[in-house]
Amino acid sequence: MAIATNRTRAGRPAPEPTLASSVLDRLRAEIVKGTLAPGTKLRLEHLAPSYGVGRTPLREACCRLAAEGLVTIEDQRGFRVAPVSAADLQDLTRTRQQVAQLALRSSIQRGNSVWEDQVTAALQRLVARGRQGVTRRLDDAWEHDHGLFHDALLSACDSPLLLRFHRQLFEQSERYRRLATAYGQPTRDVEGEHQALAAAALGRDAERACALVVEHISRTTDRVLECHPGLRRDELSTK
Amino acid sequence: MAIATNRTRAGRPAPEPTLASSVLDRLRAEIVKGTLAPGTKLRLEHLAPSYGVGRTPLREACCRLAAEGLVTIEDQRGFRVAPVSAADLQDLTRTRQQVAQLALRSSIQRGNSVWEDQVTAALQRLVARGRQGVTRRLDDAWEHDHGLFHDALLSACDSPLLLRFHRQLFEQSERYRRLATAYGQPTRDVEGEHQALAAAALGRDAERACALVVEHISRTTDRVLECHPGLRRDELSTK
DNA sequence: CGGGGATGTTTTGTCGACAAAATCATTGAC
DNA sequence: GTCAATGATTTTGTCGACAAAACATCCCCG
Repeated sequence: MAIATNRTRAGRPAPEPTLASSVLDRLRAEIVKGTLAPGTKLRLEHLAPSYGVGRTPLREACCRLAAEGLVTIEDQRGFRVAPVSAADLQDLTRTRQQVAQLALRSSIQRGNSVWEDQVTAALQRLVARGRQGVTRRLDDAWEHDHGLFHDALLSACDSPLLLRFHRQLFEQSERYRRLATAYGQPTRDVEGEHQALAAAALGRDAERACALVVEHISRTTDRVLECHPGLRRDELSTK
Repeated sequence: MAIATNRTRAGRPAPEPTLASSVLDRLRAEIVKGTLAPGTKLRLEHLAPSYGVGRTPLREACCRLAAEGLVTIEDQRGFRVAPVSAADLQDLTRTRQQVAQLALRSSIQRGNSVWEDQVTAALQRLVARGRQGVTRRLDDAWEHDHGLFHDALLSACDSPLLLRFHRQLFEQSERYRRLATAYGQPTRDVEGEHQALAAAALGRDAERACALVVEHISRTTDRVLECHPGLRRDELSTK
């Protein structure tokens, strides 16, 4: 039941990852995490040494990230971290709400007992992580478990395409989320929202579950806009 | 109102495309068109000469196509054209139906008179193209206009993300569509379907328009499965 | 006759180097 | 003082070459 990141043909000895693939993951993580700020120019010659690789694998990683939407390409002018803007955040929010609903409905309808266990387990981990202090330095781990929880919720959905889209949207959203948590108060009652969401899903109440995710996503976005009123003027996207 | 393929910053002199970008378009076209059959191994050393470029731009193009879903990567084992399968076609069909509905609703709601003109113009071109013989060799042009028509229908949707997803799904579907048209009878009454669809959209009857696209997409899929019963056994995906 | 391993060939991934393009700084003219 | 043109510098895109990995072949042994 490995994560479907690497499509390995069954029976193959699982080829070791190429340099480009590993740097791809690292790059994506740094962009999502915010270490590489939105709009930053990705000068390969400068990045290559810091990653300990040549420019070729980096270039490959950037290309893939461009198709994922986390990086923009401008011919003859290289790559840069995709900018953020209020319009983009709004689009992201609505699209994610819609895609998440579709996937969630499917997952709730098809989920079996294994799925239920995965959901409850993921929820357990998440609240456990929440308890042990919301120190800033733990955000990475929390965000990780947060992603796993949402993945678990949708894991019974049988549409790889929907799941792929959802993952992309989730990652792009995480970029904005980080902008809020970097500032903000400990948080609102995310715990409660997650628990209610899981309960509705496990209770096979698709309508309620959908309503809850939609609101969950909306609240997160509101929180982001609250912490960054400047986003309304696209000030972060310029430089 | 140019196609949003190249995100050019306003005021820039529009940089000339890089080799990788142009080969990307050619490659995508050939994959969609079927010239490069599903599952084909993409041996860069062999392809590079035929495209008149080195392996580097080709590799870049393959990476981007991989993130788009038209190509698969296996570390240390190179690229190959994404395989086709009944499961994939089914997923594609359902997901496209859902995404198309969302985008169409938005477009119908927001469309102004410019949008109406675009839709009717695209429809005109499409039927005109249909009249001048359905010779096999004209499929390229027809498919092109077909795509433009569907784009026009959705062009008033204000969600770039939804549109991007839709375009990806549409392109992937086109691959299957070609499998059918390569064989099949001239076709069913696609003309009529398109006209009814446009009429419903222009009449702002979102419900009816959605129902029509859903059926339109379903019919196309049925036709494909009809021409290729082998798809049910995934025989095309192997080699 | 079939399976396992050694060997040679093809293909892939990566690097360093080069040319063209963009960027930046300076200068000079209006 | 603003702007355009010029030149120096950085950065990008592309190529060819090299090492490692995968793949195919053949041979040997059971």
